[in-house]
Amino acid sequence: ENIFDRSRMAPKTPIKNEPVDLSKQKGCTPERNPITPVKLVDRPQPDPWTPTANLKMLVSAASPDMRDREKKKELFRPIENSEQSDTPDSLQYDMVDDSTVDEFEKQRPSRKQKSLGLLCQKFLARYPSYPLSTEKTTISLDEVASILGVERRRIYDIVNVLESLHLVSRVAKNQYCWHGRHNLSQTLKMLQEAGELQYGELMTFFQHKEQDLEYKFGERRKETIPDSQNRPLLDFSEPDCTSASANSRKDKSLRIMSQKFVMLFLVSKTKIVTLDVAAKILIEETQDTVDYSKFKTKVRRLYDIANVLTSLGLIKKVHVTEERGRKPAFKWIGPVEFPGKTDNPTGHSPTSNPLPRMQRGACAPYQICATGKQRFTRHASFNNAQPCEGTKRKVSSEPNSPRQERQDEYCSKMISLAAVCRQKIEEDTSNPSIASPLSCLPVLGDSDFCVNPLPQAVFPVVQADVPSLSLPNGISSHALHPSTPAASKTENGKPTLLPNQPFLCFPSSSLFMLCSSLQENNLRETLSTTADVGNRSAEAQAAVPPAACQKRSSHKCASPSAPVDGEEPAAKKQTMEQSDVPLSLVVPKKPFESPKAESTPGSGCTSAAHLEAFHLDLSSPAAPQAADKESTKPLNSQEQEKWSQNKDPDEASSGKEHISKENTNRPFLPQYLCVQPTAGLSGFNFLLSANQAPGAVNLAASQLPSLSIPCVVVPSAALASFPVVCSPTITNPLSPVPDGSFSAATSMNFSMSGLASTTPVFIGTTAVVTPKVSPVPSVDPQQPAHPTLHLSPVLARSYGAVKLDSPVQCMGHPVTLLKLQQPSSAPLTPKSIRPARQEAFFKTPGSLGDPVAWKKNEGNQTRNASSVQRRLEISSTSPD
DNA sequence: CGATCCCGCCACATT
DNA sequence: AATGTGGCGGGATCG
Repeated sequence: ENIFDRSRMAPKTPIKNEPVDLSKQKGCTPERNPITPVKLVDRPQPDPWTPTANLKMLVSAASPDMRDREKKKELFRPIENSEQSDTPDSLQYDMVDDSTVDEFEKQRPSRKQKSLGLLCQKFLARYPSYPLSTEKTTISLDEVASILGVERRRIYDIVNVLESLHLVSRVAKNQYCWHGRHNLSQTLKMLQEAGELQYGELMTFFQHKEQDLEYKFGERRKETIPDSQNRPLLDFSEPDCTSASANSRKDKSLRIMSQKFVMLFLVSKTKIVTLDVAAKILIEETQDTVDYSKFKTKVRRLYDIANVLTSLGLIKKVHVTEERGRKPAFKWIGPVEFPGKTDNPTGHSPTSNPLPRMQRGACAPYQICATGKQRFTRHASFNNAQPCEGTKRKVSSEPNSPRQERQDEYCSKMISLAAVCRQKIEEDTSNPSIASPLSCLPVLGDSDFCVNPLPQAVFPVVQADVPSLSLPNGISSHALHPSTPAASKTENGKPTLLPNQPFLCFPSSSLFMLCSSLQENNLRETLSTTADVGNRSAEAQAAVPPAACQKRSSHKCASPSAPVDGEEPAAKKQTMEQSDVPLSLVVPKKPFESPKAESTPGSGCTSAAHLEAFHLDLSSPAAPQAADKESTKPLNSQEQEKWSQNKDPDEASSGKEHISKENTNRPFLPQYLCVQPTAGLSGFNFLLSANQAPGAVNLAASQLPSLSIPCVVVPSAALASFPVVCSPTITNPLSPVPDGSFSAATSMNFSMSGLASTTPVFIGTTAVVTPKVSPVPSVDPQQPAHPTLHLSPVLARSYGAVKLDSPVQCMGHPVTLLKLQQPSSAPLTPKSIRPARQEAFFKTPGSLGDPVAWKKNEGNQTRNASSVQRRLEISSTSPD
């Protein structure tokens, strides 16, 4: 366009410019050449020259901005010309006069011209990609700004991103040192490693946790801990090395964001990261309260970063068309493998700089750390903990204690996961419409569903408690290294992972989610809290909660004995019921709106957290429909089909059928619950954790009923795995089920594609399976109404293993689907629920509760432990 | 109308 | 206090 403009404008513009030049030449030329543009000086333009000039002057007088623009244009020209078509200039003489007018008009074209990406290109053009080691180029921000004709502020945007990749480093006040790309690969490598750790950790972390839990905290924790320590280093530690100063500074969230953003790509299998996901992930990390506005802001920043990265040729914009619709995304087109360089940190030649060398590699990336205040030492933190950005504004943020940090981190991780899940979900669910009904929430629009992991609950506790706990090394190591999210491979993780892996089934249609494990202790709390929530919701709508409870039926499919609902401990159930909320939450999309707030600190928080964790929003419109239809129905394959159909007109049906079949086939189910969405919710669904005793689990599931979603199941473990799941949604007709290939771990990226819309998929933490059959419908003969399957944990595990192997289909798996009955009558809840959820929705852990609360939780190691234990127990207990 | 993202206010950091 | 940095988000522009 620019070009066009030029061409078009060219006549004028050039003219104008030229004329200007003539008159003004002084100013212009100088600027271009050297550097300093002295705007001020130039402007003064004293002389009235030509008539035109006068006009200009007038104009300029009228709007200073105009002047600036003009200048800018001039400045740009050279560049632009060089870049693209230069030609235009030549034409020009046409109308000078008009030009003036035009100018005004012309000026505009600029939006693109002014784009950060273009600016960045110009910026980069000024420096050699691979400068001689010897030469050191310093960059004067002012100078560059003037040369490029932009405000300094813009230069900061560029430089900050470049700095995050170590292409430049700040040496002094307004001075940066250009390093070029020599170290880029190293940096990327580091980031990749760090990314794996961080994000991978999340994944792994969860797993570990679970596992650990299962296994026991103590042991592992120790091990893990160390890791964590190291990690921290990664995160920030370096900074010190490099430039303490830098670190000290504020947050530099932009840099951190940039690094994280890059990490996401590097960790991602697909190398494609959607903005919303990235934003979500980043948000969480950053902090707590996430609200819609924050989300938007994050996205904005990501665009800024993306523009720079695009200019660097590292990413390119693409659109991911998912079921839900297409989303803006970026694909990594930079190097993926980092050759040996890896090593070296040392190497960085060029710079004298400070780039940090990372100890591990990881660290390097983040130099920055903490927000101004304290940098935490990040011992523990997995992530970088990001400094909370908020510091400024939010301020008050206290220095976090290490723990908190951890927690936060965890939380953030969780969040991330959640985000991921959410995405998927969103994608899947795309239909928002429905969901909303209730909610007051503003509409998010599609994207908004969120799922939030409960980080808090889980994490905090764990963390706190566990500090020692941290993942066991061995395990962790496995997990970690694999980096990828664990999930995908069954093998590795298997042992660890497998055990509890959760699986998810996705019906083609829609959604699902989540998981968290409840922990006993936590549960209580949560329950109570949740209960509260539930109550609330219940109150609101009365119906829901109970309904949910009912739904849940989980029993083992396969296992004969499958414990049916009854099995569950009553108490839990009850609690569960009440609590159910926690597990599944559906959040309407727009939680944002809702004031985050609810969060009361303390218990509230926890509850909130839980909620968040789970929320899913499915607001997909379709879902609702489905729900309605189904609501009462038991899940039948048919019904499902309908859903699918409904949802997906196209594809769905077939898949569903399969499912049903499958279900029948399957022997038994693992613990997971599947909930189908029957009722009216918009479509969500959920799941629950299996962890609990089977019974418990079931309960949960039942509780969830509100969700309409087709189904999902997740064992608690699942949480860990987190992965998310995606539902294949509808929209894609595409992929038939894929092989299990997509790893959960990757969750982030993980594309739905793999999943066939129709086929349900199960995901284990480690492995994903797609069952051919649809579990849902048939599920249990036993309980049509509430089909639930239980698998003994053990079985499940085995399962997992198995599955892993044959990711493909569930076939063997016992998955069962339960239908929840939904009370047709009341739509559940989502609406009712919402309120609470909404709040929860974006909150991050921090926001959720007060830190204190968390800590408390932590304090209660019990929870964590408990959760773990539970799991263990469960497994042990499993009815088999 | 949603996706992009320019622009620059303004807070915080540094000098 | 002046100046450097950079978060942030309003609202314009693009597609």
